[in-house]
Amino acid sequence: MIDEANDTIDRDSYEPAYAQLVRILRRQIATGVFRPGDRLPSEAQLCERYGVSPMTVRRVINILADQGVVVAEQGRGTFVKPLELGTAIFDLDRLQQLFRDESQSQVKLLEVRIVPATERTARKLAIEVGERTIFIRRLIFQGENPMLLHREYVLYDPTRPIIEAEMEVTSLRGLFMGGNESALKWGDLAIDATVLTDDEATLLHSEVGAAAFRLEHIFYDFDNRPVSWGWFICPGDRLRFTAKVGIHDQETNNP
Amino acid sequence: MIDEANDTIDRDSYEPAYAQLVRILRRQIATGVFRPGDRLPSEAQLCERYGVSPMTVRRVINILADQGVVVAEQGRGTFVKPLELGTAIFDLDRLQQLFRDESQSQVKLLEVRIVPATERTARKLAIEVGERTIFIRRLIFQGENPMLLHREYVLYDPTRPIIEAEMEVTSLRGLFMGGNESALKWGDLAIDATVLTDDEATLLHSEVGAAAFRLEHIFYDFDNRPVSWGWFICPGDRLRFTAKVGIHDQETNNP
DNA sequence: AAGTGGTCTAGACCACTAT
DNA sequence: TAGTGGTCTAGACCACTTT
Repeated sequence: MIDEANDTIDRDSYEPAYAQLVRILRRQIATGVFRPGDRLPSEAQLCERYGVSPMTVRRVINILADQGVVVAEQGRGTFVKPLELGTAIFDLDRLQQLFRDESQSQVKLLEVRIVPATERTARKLAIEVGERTIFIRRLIFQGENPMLLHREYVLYDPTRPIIEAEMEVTSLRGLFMGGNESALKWGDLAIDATVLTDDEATLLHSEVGAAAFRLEHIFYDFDNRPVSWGWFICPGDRLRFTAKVGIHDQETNNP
Repeated sequence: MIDEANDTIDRDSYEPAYAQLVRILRRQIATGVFRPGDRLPSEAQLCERYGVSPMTVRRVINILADQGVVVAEQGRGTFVKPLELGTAIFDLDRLQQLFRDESQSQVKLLEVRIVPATERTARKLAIEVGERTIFIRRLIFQGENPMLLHREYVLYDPTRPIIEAEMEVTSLRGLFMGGNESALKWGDLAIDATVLTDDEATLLHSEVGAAAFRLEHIFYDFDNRPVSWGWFICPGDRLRFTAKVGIHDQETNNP
């Protein structure tokens, strides 16, 4: 099982020593040399075995711990973690693709109004009931086909006359792609399952009662104030969220 | 804006220097001292400014880069990244809760059969059409209420007579919680939106046509062979996937 | 007391980018 | 050429756990 070529660090390689050791240990775990619950060799032993300094071994252990492959316990040792499904990193690529380049996608503005906040809107945007918000309804196309229906309530701030820009396509793109001028800092996302209503089905060229995703979002500014609450509706047959859990042999560490 | 207490490293604190510096820089980015696209001070400058060694600064930068807050470019500098939605870490807590302790949840076995693989099953499990698989149908309760309907095709391996154990409740729990004896290494997940069929609605005490999640899974063993393909059906009003994107002030780095 | 992980230093050398 | 990030060393000291 132990292969010299796959079990030593090649100092002439372009691959850094720490990355090689990460790969070696991950492989040993993946192939069952170390099973979940097993204790890894101590850091001192790894130093000697692979001929690297303590700092390098520590870095390797930290990377493996960050990846959720092992867990280090002070004074006891480093142990292989079992597969857990507590969290999963989901890919939003297909969603992001819609906003990547203008040629692939188009945004059609359906409605823009200034409306007083209802109780629900006020709660989501942390404002008073009756305060002014900008309600926007958009339809996002991929090529010829409508993909997403977007409803959004944006904080109406008379001191910042950004209303015009906010309604533009570029605003939505900036939301998803980021940008140097973006004032958005972070956001909450939630995925619900729902079915299309009458008007949603008409706009999206689908059928009433068809399965759909509801992707709710709240975005916050640098002062932690919510600036935008809304949700996307997407027919279930046009979108899918995928994730990988556990240990894969792929993926590097520091992109 | 610059506050001495929040801008220096306290060597007497229990919080390690690197963690303090991560917090300081994140705060400066979050409050807009450094905006997306801005270049951070060079590592040498940070060393002098905060009185730490190069290795410590490098560690801090690596952590921020791993968190997606900055991106380091060799020879150019370290730059603040804009908010992106490329990936989002979704919480599967509520799903995992179902399998955490026996008192909260129960599993009722509805059906167990040995069936030859159809074309679709064969493709998913990387076997030949007609090979034997174990088809399992389960209903998972939270307290008194049915929460999930599970359909699963498990590889039938006559050399490993694990069939009995595979059907047990503990098998499902081991799947989600991991365990020292688990042979599972990793898995693919996918979330679809769907609507309940007739029998699904009956079993789940819901209504036909109600919105629902379909959580498909494939689990693999240490030899990268798929051992289980199946999916959970959950009414949309009983489950929700949430995530945070961008920079939050919370969360530590090395749990 | 011995062994473990956790943090940190004060440099070194290299590769890359800008000027 | 100067400045940047990227890697790595060979230790040090500390906190914690086990024996």
